Amino acid sequence: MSDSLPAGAPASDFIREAVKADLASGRFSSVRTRFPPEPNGWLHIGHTKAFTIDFGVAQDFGGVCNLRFDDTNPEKEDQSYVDAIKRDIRWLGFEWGQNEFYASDYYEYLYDLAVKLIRKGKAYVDDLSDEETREYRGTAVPDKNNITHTPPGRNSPWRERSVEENLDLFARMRAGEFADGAKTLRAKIDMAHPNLVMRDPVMYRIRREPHYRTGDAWCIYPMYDFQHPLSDAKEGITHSLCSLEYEIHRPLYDWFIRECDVFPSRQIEFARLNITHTVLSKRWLLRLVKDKVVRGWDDPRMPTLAGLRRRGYTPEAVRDFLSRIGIAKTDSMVDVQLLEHCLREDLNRRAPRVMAVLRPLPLILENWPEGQVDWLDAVNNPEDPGAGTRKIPFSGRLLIERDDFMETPPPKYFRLYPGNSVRLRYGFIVTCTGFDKDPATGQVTAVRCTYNPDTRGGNAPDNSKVRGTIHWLSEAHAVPIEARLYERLFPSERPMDVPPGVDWISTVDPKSEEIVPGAMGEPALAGVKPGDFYQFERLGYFCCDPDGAGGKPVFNRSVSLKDSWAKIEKKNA
RNA sequence: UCCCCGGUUGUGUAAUGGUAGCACGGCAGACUCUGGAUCUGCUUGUGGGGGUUCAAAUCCUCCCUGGGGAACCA
Repeated sequence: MSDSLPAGAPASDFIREAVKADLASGRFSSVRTRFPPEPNGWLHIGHTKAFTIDFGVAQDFGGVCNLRFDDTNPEKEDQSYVDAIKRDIRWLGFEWGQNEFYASDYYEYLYDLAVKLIRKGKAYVDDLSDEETREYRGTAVPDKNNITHTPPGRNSPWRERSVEENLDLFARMRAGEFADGAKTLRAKIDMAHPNLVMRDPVMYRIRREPHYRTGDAWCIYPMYDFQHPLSDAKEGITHSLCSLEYEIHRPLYDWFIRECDVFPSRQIEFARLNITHTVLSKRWLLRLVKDKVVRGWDDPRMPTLAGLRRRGYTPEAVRDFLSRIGIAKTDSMVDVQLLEHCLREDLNRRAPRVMAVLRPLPLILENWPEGQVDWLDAVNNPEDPGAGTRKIPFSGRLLIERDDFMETPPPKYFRLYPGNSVRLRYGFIVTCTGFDKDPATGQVTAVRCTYNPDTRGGNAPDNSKVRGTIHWLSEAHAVPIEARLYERLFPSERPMDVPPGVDWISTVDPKSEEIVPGAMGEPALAGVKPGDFYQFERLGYFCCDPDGAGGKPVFNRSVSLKDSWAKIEKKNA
């Protein structure tokens, strides 16, 4: 790779420091990393941090990153997850080429290494049940004063079986001679070890469960602690980057590599990503889906990549976010506003502008020539002159946002109210002369204005200061759309911290999705395709949802514009 | 309780014995045909005590505090 770090280049985080040092010391001569998802769920934004580090570190040092499916638990895994995971990684912009691997392809290799350990007297077949195993390990128990003690573990009565017997038993485990759970293969390390994961960890268990790739070929499956370091070694992974929770497993990782005498991969741990107002755990996300709190795994409010994509997040925005949050070992909670900022920044640069009215209120121009339509120029993107202009129709009967008119305005309100003038964006300056009201409901049904013919295009003649500019549509030309306004799923900054007795799912904001069926848009929106994104002027960024395909277009609000009026309103309240 | 790892401003992250910086958020202002964007300024920070040193966020030590581990899951 051409963009590898020059020898003297500064590393930008502690992992790259370590990699650089390993290269300098000769511990490794090149870099190979891996991203090892288990195909048992959809990728979420927390995973993007992990695989951006995995792929990014490899890339920075001219190395390679393998994609390896860590599929050693047949009960949970499925091909559909494999496909979804690959799709999502590619969406973010990473490619692994030929380097796609499966831990399930290593079963024979792993079996051989297990045999090797048995021969060395470093592994044995144990007959303890799972419950007994736990108890023998010395699990912590509170005493009568409620002080917890961690007793040393006790050796299993089967710990001293002969090598021959272990070899025979292990072969028969594989052959299917024993019931599920009847026996395990365990590493023989130290039942008194202060680190509980070192107390003779289980290497293999018996489970008659068809695997999505190996079918019924195996009834014994390797455990993570045994399988992972050896899979890394098989692929020549130099730096096995993972989250902090595996830190305590590192001595075991190193033990298996040493005892099996294989390639000395190095594990380095970093803090996983947490985001405010969000949950990032497969279990919690699954429940949101199962309880139908959301539309599915790809609901625009979900932090899954599929959800973010449907919401209108761009890969560029997500990658920018990732580059800003940094990498460290401190448990952190990143403000969701940083993510939103990154999206706004990207879309501000790229999204075509268009006018749409969420809650239309008719505006009648009393002095507009009957039946006349004027086609005006509108800028497609003020941030990008190359985006050009378009023609938009203007007429005597318009639609404006209901919020942009008030019968009796509060202080600092400078949109439309009787006697006040506003600019209709790219249109004319208009002055409110009155309004119609439904006597029965008291609701305003139309606003009446006169327009100033000298202000065509929105240009104010000298000295005529107009504070407000509002968006509008020509009623006869407007196309109906559906808008879906999204807010954070959880009002609480830390949804997982709920008081005892409270079910976290009850804290979901029922108004996190608001459907606005009667919205209207300018003619350009008639031909949109799912995935198209726009800025609706003054409202926010919207992305066309697949739901509207073929019929009335549906737009998801990806993120609103910063709204300083909302702030003023809040202050007044 | 034991074992492991952390604690830099509201949040995240730099500073690798030598000026505590950057970003987001928040606040104030400027500007503006999106109350957008942009720009400017401000924003109570090295958890605490001792020690080493000319000099400590950084090294040592004790304490405080947060997270993780104790699955035949990964």
